[in-house]
Amino acid sequence: MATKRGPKYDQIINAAVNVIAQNGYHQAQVSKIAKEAGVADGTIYLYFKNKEDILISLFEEKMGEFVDQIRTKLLDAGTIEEQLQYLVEMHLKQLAADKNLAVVTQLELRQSNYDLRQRINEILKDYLSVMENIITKGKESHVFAQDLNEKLARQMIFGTLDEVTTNWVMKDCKYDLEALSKPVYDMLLHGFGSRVNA
Amino acid sequence: MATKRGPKYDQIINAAVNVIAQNGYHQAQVSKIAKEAGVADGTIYLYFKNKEDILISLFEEKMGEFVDQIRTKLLDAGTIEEQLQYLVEMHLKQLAADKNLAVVTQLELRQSNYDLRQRINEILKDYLSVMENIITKGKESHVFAQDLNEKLARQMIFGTLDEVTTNWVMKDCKYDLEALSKPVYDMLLHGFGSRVNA
Amino acid sequence: MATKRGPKYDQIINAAVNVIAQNGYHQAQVSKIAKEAGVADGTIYLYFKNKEDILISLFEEKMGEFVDQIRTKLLDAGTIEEQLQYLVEMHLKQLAADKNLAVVTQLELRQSNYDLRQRINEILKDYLSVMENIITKGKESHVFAQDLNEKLARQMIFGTLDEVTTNWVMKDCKYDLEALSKPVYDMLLHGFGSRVNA
Amino acid sequence: MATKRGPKYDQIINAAVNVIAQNGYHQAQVSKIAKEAGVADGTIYLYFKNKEDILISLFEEKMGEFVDQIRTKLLDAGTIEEQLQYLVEMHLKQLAADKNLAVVTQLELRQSNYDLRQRINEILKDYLSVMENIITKGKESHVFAQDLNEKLARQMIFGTLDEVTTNWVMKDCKYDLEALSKPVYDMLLHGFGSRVNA
DNA sequence: GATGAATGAGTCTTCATTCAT
DNA sequence: GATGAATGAAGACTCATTCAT
Repeated sequence: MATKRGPKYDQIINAAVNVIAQNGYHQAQVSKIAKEAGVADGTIYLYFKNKEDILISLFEEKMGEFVDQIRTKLLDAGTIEEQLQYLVEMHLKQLAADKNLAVVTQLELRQSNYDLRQRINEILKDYLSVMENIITKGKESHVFAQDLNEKLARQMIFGTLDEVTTNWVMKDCKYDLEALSKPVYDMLLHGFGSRVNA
Repeated sequence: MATKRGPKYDQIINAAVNVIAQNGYHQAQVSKIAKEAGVADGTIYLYFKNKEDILISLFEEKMGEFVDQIRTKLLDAGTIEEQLQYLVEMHLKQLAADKNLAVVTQLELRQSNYDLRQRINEILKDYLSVMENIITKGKESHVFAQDLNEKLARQMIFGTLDEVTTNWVMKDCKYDLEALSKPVYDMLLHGFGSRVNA
Repeated sequence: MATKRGPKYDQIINAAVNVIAQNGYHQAQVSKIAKEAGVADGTIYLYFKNKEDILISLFEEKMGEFVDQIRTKLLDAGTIEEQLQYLVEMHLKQLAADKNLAVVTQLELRQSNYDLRQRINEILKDYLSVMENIITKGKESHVFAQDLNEKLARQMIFGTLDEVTTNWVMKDCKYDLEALSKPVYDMLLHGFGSRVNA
Repeated sequence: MATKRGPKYDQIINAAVNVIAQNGYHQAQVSKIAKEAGVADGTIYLYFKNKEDILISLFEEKMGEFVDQIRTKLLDAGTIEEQLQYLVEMHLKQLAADKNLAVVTQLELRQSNYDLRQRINEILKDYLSVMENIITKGKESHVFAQDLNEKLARQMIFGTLDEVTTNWVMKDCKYDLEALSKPVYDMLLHGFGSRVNA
């Protein structure tokens, strides 16, 4: 049975990220991950229940760090506007910082089957609640529109950040992703409308 | 060789949509599609080069109709605001109208391999250019902000619509997707900001 | 049922030789032969029972002409030595004259299955009997050794001519095959032994 | 990757010989070979790259033993005549000793495609060089005719032995192949000519 | 006689997982 | 705990042949 945690647990997770980023999801065989991690094929199964468990754990681990970083940064934020700005910034900054991970989460892991993606969505919920929290507080403090649909607003934030990052990855990460934080933040806050009187 | 078009061409495409929607991408064997279409396995290969070609053609056909519908509707639109509104409306309306197709485009087809998704992105470009056209004209007519980044704005529109639709599909299409057109349009035009003075 | 003979019978046979020579045995589909012959796939089956029947008929036709040519030439031969010499000459001469046919009989047709090759051997018997006739008469006239094993001698003639021709075909017919008639004839008549006192 | 050699490597090779001999080349499925060898289908691929690799390796292994046996025997040969005699003897003796192998090499393997046969010809070269060596030395020692064409002579030896063996296999190995060594040797050395004064 | 669209049986190979050592 | 050899299920595609027109 999968005895999570151990010296080799992280080795295997990181090996999985590299193998998937370099070979693609469908060419990321367990034996390849084992080799990259420097362990035997069978050893994988001492730490993970099955292949899917590697991928879920990978997402869990990396997403955990991802959200923790953002939460920490948000503690410094005074206003709602700053919170939204920091969230956008941190989202793009962190993915820009680890391109292999970005390739895996934006492209490769989406080739997983329906079940795995359901599990990934479960893990994402923690992150989505951070977004919803900002939205709720934004409405309470009258910074955001009173008729703002919270769920839709959350989908707009996530959908936009996701699409922006995916486009960057598909352009081989050639331009500065982090630099897009400001305009993205502006669009989320003010939309496309003319800001003549803003 | 694939002799596209014929009475059975559409049968096969539609069979593929149903089989994928009901069984999932990885359980959509060619033999299952053939059976659903009421033809022999070999007949598939008189109309399509290989399995991937069925999926690409499926996307091409359906996306073609999709964009045509939107283009037609936009002809009636006077103002830029109406154009944006109609685009959002038609996008959600059309996917709401064919739930099997929505499942296939929002969930199943994304499990395809890198190459197939590249091909799909090529086909999407036509749709994305419709969006960019609205944004450009919106800036020219000073309805949209002059400093609006056109590429990012397009990514925001598409990312938001995509995320909204995907969430709807993952909730088993239980609620009224089309009804979200107005709030989504509002958010795209005005953002989250309070509209006290709007 | 196969209504042998007709204006298109020969067209199809010759198309088969060309298609097999240019594409190889395993790439010589019925539809390709039909196209080369300028007829519809189904038309093939008005003249031949099945694909195997095309190949057998091909061999039958071409082998018939082949043996007739040799028989005619042998009528001019006075001595046994001349008969053996003419047989070797004509064998190599005729295959050298039609390289496509040589490729088909020496290389491609040998990839056929056991049954087809049994049928081909039946057809070959007529040719082999020509050889055996020379050997028998050679022994009767004391030109050949009295203890010569007739069957083995026939196998030596055929095996040698076949190997010589196959080697020539595998070297892309680059050298003059017919020029080898004399040394081959000499070896068959006198063997490898020194001819100091011959 | 094919990790050649191991306890099961030979099992699989020998199973392939039996399966091909008993079922014919085109009915020798990998699963049938695996079953005969007493291993799982997948195990085949731990030892061989693909099906073709089994057949090439089979030929390589068996041909290697074949040539080694002949080379060893030739070491005992004093004269050129003895060398030629031993080569003929060993060739026929070894094929007579393993009828299944004879069926495979004389009949079934020839149904392989062009590429495989090219590979087989490469392996054969080693054997052909043994023959050429005898011929060259035979000319140097004036045992063979000075005007003997070495390449043609080699083709005569191989063509004759091959045809003799194939005829024997096609007659279901019903007679004594080895007993033909002497007359075949005689024909190669002296040809068909009358030996009145020999 | 001629057509050619339709049929459908048949097989090699991969790779996640196990378990004896 | 660690190993890695062995397992075996599963699916896309080809092409000889038919038969309605």
